Amino acid sequence: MTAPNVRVRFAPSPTGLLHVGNARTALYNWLFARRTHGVFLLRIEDTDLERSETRYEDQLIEDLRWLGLEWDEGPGQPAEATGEMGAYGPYRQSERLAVYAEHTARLLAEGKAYRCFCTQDELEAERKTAAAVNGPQIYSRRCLNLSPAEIEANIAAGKHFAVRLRIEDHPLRFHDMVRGPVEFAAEAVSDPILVRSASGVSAGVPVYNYVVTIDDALMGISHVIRGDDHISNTPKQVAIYQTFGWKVPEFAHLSTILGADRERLSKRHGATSISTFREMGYLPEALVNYLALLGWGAEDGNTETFTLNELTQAFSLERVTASPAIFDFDKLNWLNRHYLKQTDPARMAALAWPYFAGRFEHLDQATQHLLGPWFGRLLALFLPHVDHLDQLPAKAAPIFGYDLEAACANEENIAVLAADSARTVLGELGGYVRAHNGRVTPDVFKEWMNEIKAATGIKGKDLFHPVRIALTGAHSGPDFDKVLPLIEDGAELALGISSVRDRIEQFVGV
RNA sequence: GGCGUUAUGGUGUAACUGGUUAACACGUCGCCCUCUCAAGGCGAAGAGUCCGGGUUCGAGCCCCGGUAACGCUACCA
Repeated sequence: MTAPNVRVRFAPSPTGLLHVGNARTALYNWLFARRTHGVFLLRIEDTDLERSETRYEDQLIEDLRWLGLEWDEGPGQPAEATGEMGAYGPYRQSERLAVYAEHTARLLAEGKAYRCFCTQDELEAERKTAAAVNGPQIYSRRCLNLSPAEIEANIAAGKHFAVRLRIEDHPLRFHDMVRGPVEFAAEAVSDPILVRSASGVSAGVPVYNYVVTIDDALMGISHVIRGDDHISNTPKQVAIYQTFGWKVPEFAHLSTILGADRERLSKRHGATSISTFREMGYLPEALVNYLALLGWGAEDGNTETFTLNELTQAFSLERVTASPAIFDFDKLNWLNRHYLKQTDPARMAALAWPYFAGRFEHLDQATQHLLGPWFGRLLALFLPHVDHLDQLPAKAAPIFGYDLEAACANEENIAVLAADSARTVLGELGGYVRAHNGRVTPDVFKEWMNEIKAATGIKGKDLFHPVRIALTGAHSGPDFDKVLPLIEDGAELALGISSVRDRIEQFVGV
């Protein structure tokens, strides 16, 4: 597939953390660019000086890179770096104010835009009047035909003015790759404000709808792929393209991502920002895969797992759904487990280590290197039991030791231990342990269990559960064959892990 | 209120230009494996496609009319 002139952009405002909705927009832009051998650029929309923060920009950049979505043009990394990539910069809107001013002057000179001296109160009154008769809220154009003399007089009187675009009276149409042709009546648009009036904090700063359009046009954006909350803004932007005589690009408006209650996904639904998912121990490939599937399906209708590379082959904007999607943590977890299983041990160890560091009394004394293979085995054993990495320490905790009192106080454990058979089994096992020298290997252990079974006739759960509690403090967990050597080897690592022998003796002693 | 967008099992998606019993995945449930919990294997239930009309031999796909949800309706982005 070749479309030589494809240029797309991801244009977030650095006013908060990158959340899954925006990340998905970034992903689709990136995929479309890669698929068509086009250019993907990053532009920072920081015209809201009050809310924009550099730390958010840095975080944004870090998150994008973590996801693997590199951009071809845009700000350098991190934000402080002066070097930008690309010939269409600057890529931060706060650095493009002169460009906007120049365009505004042109519009004013050509009579395509006009100064509006109406105050906020006057406009508010107009809106109320319109609302009273259930009419559309359209600006009255009171300032459209002011004479040059009146304008001068107003300015001389120190009156502040905003700049409005004069909307021509014809329908505003655009094409949306996911929704098809869209049309708005001109009267639905009203004459939009382009530049804020000189009162207030954001004095004379051009508004969003105006600057995106200028930037998209000047940066040669061929396809505007963004959230569908912009769909009603699009006619205004189309009008701006037209008054400048610029080619209107293709649009693709992506549906909203909702929470389980069909409300817009927000913090109260759980994790929503990319950095939070990262901290929780989700793999970027899982997140990317999941996000891709949220609003898009492969052509074969079957494949669910895609690497970023496979996605660039399979992705197409035409197959993106227009309907809103509900974020399903279960499916994300399934994908994360899928990728966790595929991750090679070295990467796994590196990723998992931070979750253990400092979590256990003696673990930080040991280096990861010292633990090496042992740590790897620990991970291999518990990985199938977690959805994301931060659950690992809790799952693996029994290997490091357990709280004897808490274990004995646990209701399910009490039920198990109350049986006569449990006392018998543990008594027998205590005997074997005391008579044994050296480490307890799985073979030795298995022999003991067989002998106890033969001698007492106790088997199955009655046999194993009490032993499991004595060893790990819980009646369930991975196979003894795996757990025993981990404990025994761990006991030799000076981590403060007590051996199988110690555990049983201590437990039986109670 | 105005304008716009959307509508297939609990969830995400499929279903070629209208054509057999609406498919796949997650989740759920059951079975197998097993001392247990996961993992893995096998299987099942779950929608008749928002509602009501219409066109057609035939409609999830086309047309008309509703309803609901969401978005915009800002000198926020």
